[in-house]
Amino acid sequence: MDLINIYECLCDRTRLRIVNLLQQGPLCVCHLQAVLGEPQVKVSKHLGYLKNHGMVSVSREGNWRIYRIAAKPTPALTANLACLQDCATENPIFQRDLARLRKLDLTCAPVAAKRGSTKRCC
Amino acid sequence: MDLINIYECLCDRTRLRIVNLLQQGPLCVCHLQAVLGEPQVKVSKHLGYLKNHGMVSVSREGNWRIYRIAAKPTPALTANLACLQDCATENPIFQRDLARLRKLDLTCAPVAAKRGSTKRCC
DNA sequence: GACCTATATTCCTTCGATCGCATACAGGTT
DNA sequence: AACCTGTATGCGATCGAAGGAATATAGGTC
Repeated sequence: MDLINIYECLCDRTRLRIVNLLQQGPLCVCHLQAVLGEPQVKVSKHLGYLKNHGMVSVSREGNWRIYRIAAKPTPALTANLACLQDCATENPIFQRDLARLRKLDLTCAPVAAKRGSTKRCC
Repeated sequence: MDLINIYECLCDRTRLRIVNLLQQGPLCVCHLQAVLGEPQVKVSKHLGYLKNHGMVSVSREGNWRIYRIAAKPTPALTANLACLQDCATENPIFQRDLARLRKLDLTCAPVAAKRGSTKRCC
């Protein structure tokens, strides 16, 4: 990922919130949806955008897609993600999102998937 | 300047190159034009964009407008500009721009304006 | 196989960003 | 005042991005 690509990924509010959340670790789409409070189609499209531009990757876990920050970030990406994480501590929206994330029942996917047996995720 | 604003300013190649150049110090429009090799209207508009979004400020020096990075950057801006400068060292386009900048006759504006007497800038 | 859940995709609309041309404007020079 | 230089702005065209509704897909459960 080169610089322009990175900034293009981060210049949308929804994507920025997604990346902020993914910095805490992998998440399935419905958890992101729940935290963001945005419609499924919107979240899915922005995740697709981030994936196509190399900022995140996906894996499958039964019915869920687990998104995470790209495994081999370029130096520029590493630097910018670190910078973002720094800046996020001062940002009320980001902090609210992180608080919501903590309140979610994370025994859901992908953890629950490993246990089998959960019918519904979110 | 909040994060989104910063990323919006930086997500265009021309603006990114401008900001990279301005990190070296104030510059007049025609110098930017010369280094970037872009039409006047394009440079001027992107400078206007950066100004309206609070990333740069302008001053007048005779016939020239001198642009510089905003005087009182927010913490987020400071962090991102530092990050950008780091990343710029690995970027061939940025390095080429900086090389071109060094080759310019900087006895022009605003230096020349202080001396008076120069008819043409670029 | 019928149905549910999680997610992606298609189609369409809307909106904003970028660009170039032409022109305006402001200060300096003659 | 006429003219030049440096820079901004208005207008119109184009292009892509974002959003939503509806639909498709794929795996799981009964």
